[in-house]
Amino acid sequence: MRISSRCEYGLRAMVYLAARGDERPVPLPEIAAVEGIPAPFLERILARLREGGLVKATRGVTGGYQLARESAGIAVGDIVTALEGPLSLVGCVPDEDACARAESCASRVVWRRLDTAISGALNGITLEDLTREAVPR
Amino acid sequence: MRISSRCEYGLRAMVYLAARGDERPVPLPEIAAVEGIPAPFLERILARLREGGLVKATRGVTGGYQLARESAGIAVGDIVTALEGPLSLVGCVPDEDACARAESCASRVVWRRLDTAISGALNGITLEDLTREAVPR
DNA sequence: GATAATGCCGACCTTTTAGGTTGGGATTAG
DNA sequence: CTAATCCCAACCTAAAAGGTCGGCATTATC
Repeated sequence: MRISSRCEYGLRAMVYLAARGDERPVPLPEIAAVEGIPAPFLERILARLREGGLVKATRGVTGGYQLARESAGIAVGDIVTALEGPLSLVGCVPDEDACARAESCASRVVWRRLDTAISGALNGITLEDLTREAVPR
Repeated sequence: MRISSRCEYGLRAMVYLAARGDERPVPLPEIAAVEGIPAPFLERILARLREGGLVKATRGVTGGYQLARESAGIAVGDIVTALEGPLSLVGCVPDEDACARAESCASRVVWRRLDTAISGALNGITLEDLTREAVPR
């Protein structure tokens, strides 16, 4: 149970965009260079984030990426979900019928609780929160 | 970010052992049959749990597995840890120096918070809790 | 002491996922 | 027209997930 690099990179990129402000689009190569992320890989990550409606891109020579809405309206959970799909840990948590031997399944209690804990942690932080905390030390 | 079958099976097996009581060792084939887990796979899972000190095995014809200690003393977190290794989500959370660009890293705040949430959820439930909740419906 | 049920262990296998790379095309400001 | 950008499909490699197989060690029972 580990966070994928995709997620790590994706969050870093989003934080960078949030911190960078919304004046003009930020070109991908800049993000890649500053954050130390392989550019072609980042491209695919940003594609997912765009499909998820979290960033918007403008093409052309002064193009780049911007947050699709204000940073206070983007939770970390949104980012993870956009990158990894629905963040449920085990099939039977969302889908009641996934496991025939539900047998008042004790294990399920665990996964559901874990699910709640994770959602709570990720949906409770927005990009705005993160940029506020990021005071240089 | 998904729970591995190993973990799912492992927890189910442990719950089964806890529910089954400690009178005599429970043979692996029984667990496998009742829980619907491929026996050779379960064998390797139980090996890890034994190495982790969570179950003890007795060999020979009336042999089998038992919990190594009372069910109230085994948290779900112990099981997951025994099966998957330390449950930290991203390298830099336990290891401060893993990421040079710590730059008062905003992302890290997220992962650490997530880490805490997960640990809390998993270490806060013991096998005893689970067997108590498992009333047939 | 043979037998059969069990646990133990190392090697192997197949499929999926992670983590990328490559090459080319479409847009657009200067 | 050019150069910087985003867009996209295809491909690649290594590792992990999820098992399987075969054989050996132990031990209660007949």
